[in-house]
Order: sequence, then C-alpha cells, then structure tokens
Amino acid sequence: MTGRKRSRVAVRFVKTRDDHRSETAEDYVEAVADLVRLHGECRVRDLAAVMGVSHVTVIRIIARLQEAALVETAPYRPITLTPRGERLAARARHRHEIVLAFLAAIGVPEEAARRDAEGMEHHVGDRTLACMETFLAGVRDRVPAKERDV
Amino acid sequence: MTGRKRSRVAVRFVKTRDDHRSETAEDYVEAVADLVRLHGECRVRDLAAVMGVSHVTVIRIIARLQEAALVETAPYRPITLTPRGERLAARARHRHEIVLAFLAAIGVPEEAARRDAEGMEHHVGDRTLACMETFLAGVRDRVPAKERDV
DNA sequence: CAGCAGATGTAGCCGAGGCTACATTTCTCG
DNA sequence: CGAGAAATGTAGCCTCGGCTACATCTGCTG
Repeated sequence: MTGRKRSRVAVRFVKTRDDHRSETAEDYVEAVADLVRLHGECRVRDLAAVMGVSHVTVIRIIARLQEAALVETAPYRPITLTPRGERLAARARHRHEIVLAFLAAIGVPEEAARRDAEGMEHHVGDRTLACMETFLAGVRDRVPAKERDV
Repeated sequence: MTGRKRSRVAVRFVKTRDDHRSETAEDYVEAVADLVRLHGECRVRDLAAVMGVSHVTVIRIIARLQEAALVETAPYRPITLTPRGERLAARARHRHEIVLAFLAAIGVPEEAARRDAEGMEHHVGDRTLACMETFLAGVRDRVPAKERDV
C-alpha cells in the first residue's frame, strides 16, 4: 500500500474488512461465556455445535484466541475466558442485546431480528449504538409496560 | 457436516457467514455502477482506489464476477455491468440508501452513519429493511420538510 | 481395570481475499 | 512514430476460516 491513492470511500471498506477480523473473536468469546453460564463449562464440541462448524475449526480458532490471551485452555480440557476475554464478551453481549432490542422495537419479528442482529452487531459503531439506546429509552418512556406493538 | 448436531443458534452464524460471500459481489457491483455513472467508465485502478485494495485483488475478484456473469470486461479494457449485475447493483444501492437514511433518521451523524451502513447493509434482511422503510415513512410524515433533527 | 465410545488433536486440502515483485500492454505526447 | 509512464496482468506467497480423514486421549462402564 505504498503511496497509492485511497479514496475517502475506501476507508469505510477497509474499516468493514477490519471489523471482520474481530468478529470471530467476539462471537467465540460470547459463545464461551454463554456456554459456561448455561452448561457450567465450555467444551470444543459445544462450541462447534453453537457456531455450526466442525470441531477442527473451533480448535484452530481457540488456539488463536488463546494466543491473544482471550481464552485459556489445555489439551483435552474445557475452555474458559481470561479477564480480557470476559471484558470482550461483556461488551459484545451488551451490544448484541441493544441491537436485538432495537430491531424488536422498530417492529422486526423475533426470528428475523435474531438473525440480522447476529450479522449487524459487529458493524454497529459506538455512535450508532448510542443512538439505538436513546431510541430504546424513548420507546420505554412512551410504552412503559411490556406492551410494545408488534 | 454429516449428522452433527447443529443448534438452532448455529443457523444464524451460518447465515452470517453465507452473507459474507455475497458481500464482495454486492460491494464491487455497486462500485462499478457508481464509477460508470460518475466517470463514464470503470477501470481496475478506480476500483482499487475505491475499495482500498491493490489492483491485483481487484483483478482476481472481477474475474470471478465475470464468471458469475455479473460484469463484463476484456484484458486492458474497462469493466461494465451485465444486466444481472445491474439488477444486483440496483438492489444493493437501494438497501444501502435505506440503511443510510435510517441511521440518519435515528440521529447517527453523517460520517458514522456512512461507515456503519457500509458494514451493516449486507446483514439487513428483507423484514428488517421493510421495518426501516416504514419507520422512515413515519418520520417523513411527522417532519415533512428537510428539517430532521440531528 | 480394560476397552470402547466419544471428545479432542493433527495433517493436509480448499477458496476467498490480502499482498509484493515482476511482466506486459496501452496510450499519450514529444 | 516510438518511448516511457501508467495501467493492467501474472506468479507466487500469506492468513483466515471452512472441510475430511485419520490419530490420540479420557472417562465411563461392564
């Protein structure tokens, strides 16, 4: 990328590509957190089932996450989150919940919302997330009970 | 993927991964359309600048799009869209505009909206898109002029 | 307490999408 | 017209995230 001209538009695409890289980490870390919470422990096989990939893929990705100090594990042992991993998981989870609630709030049906939130969340920047939260707060003000129109 | 159990959650991740594949095609086809519209023609170098990648990457991707009958080109010649490509570009463009307008409508600042829309649009399903359009229609009703609060 | 089933790990392949370095073509301009 | 610069193409390498097939380990159970 020596001195090549890079349009202003380009930075957005570059940003999107960069997001892709962190997506995997976030998704896995979030899944590990969920599994630990729900099953007491997180095994490779569980992750494979949740992510819909083969156990081999899980193993390779977990190895990288371990190098990145996000998870901790030993051969044939369960996977746990490091403090860094916990923090990332918490952030991802938060964003996920906001996006999901937001989609529901604008009337997207449950299943479609879940599907789209999964893909969208990684591209929702802080500003956008803040706007979604503001919007949600507004909705809650107007409709305090659990009676949101669908 | 023989008989492995795949959780209900998994289908969402699989869906997200599948989306990734079409992303490139959509982005490039959209970019080709823009360049043709603005510059009169689309050259490899322009695409490289717009997408923020090297010309080599562009060439390989364009070759695939040509096999997919989305673009037409010859060595050392400009790139044009096939009818199929035009249709895809139009759809992508439409979705892009809706998402961008929607983000603006909920108060996301211009630049952040552009950035996030780029990544989000490919994960916005039809149901969600429809909800965004409905929302936009509502906003336009309440604020008919160009006076949207930012 | 031995074996077997199931979970995990290893080897090696694939395609997508990045890259650099080098080769070739166009095309402009002196 | 014919050079040289700019654009395009080719070769070959990388990482990531898929996969299958095969090897190894664990832990339960007969």
